[in-house]
Amino acid sequence: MGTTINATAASLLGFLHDAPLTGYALSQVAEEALGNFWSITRSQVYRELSRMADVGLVRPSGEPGPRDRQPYELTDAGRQAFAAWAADTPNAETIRFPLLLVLSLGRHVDDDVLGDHLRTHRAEHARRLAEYDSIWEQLPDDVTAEGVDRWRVATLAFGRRYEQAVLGWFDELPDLLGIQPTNNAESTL
Amino acid sequence: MGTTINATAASLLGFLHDAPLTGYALSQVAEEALGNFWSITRSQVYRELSRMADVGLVRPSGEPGPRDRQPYELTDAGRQAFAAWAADTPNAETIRFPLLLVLSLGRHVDDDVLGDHLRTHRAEHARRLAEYDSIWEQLPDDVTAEGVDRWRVATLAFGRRYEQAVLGWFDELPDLLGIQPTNNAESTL
DNA sequence: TGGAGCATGTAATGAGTTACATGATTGG
DNA sequence: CCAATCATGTAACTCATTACATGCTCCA
Repeated sequence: MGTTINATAASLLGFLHDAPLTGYALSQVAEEALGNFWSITRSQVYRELSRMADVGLVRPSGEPGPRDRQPYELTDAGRQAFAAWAADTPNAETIRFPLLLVLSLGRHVDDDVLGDHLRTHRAEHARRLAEYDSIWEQLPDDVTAEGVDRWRVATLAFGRRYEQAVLGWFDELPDLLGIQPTNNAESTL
Repeated sequence: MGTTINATAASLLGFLHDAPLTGYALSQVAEEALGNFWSITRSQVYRELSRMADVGLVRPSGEPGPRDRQPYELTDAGRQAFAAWAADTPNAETIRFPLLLVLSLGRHVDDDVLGDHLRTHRAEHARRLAEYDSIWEQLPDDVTAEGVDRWRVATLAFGRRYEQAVLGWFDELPDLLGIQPTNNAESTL
């Protein structure tokens, strides 16, 4: 019976397929690979790493560096555990959207307060979309070409769709709520 | 200094604005009001409820029923704590999307396995969108009319935008990944 | 050469999920 | 009236976040 692991641990195993990495490095890779749609903190990384070392899914690789800096590498069991995890159909996503929560309780909240929140959040989402777009534009025209990481492109595409949807929603809100347009639509660009 | 509360507790206070409710009832209201974008389990409800009772944000109201069934009502401090929470600008949403995680590690995952996952998830999202749409269509034409809960409309609108975006993404994936279209697009309807 | 700021890890706390226990209800 | 099912609550566990501690590095 192979060891069962959670998604967080699995992601680490995934990253270790390419090269041995230390905990700190792993947390950076994770951040940059998935940032907004699967965040992992350093604490989690170290916890999962040491658990996995205990059950033999990873093992120390090479010299410890300064501090307790220690690269880990995949074991065969680790590779197997990763494959098993990947084969399992992934759970549905969970979304926790505090703004939506406040909004749904809107009848007990001051209108101005809500308006503020909406403006702030809209701006933030516009920022993110702009960020994704600028990465997108630096991709080669043929996105299926050699040397392009298709998987990164796919997740980036999700990010753009998501942010576009959210912005569209912000902009239809005034109509739905029957209130003044509070969105600073010009800040989209 | 008013007591600081978290979003989960705050949502309960929100629901209690309308009427006293028991823990079980609260968990049902929460589920139906926000389901997919802010889920709360019964365990959380009871925990927050008893914490809040301890610090005087809610208090037992009326007779305990069979079992330990006990309705709670808002206190003034509770009302205040809610308002304070609502006034604070809400945190950014967090999204944990296991499918996206697998996909981003796609280069270490079998193509067929990925294809399966994509198909399964696409179907589920199509189902959800259909569900939202059918609720949407039962709304009166003038959504700002009396008797319509604007706040519910607003969150529902978000749900639709979100699911539309996700489906759009699924359908562009084959192009991006340069693989066979695995999406059963006809199951959209 | 020392101290400001970054790198790296750990510990404490809080939030969320799963599994369980037992009381109520109701159709056969 | 009993067995199946639903209602209601609790406890144990896992996961995630925040706050903290201390080691390194580098340039003024």
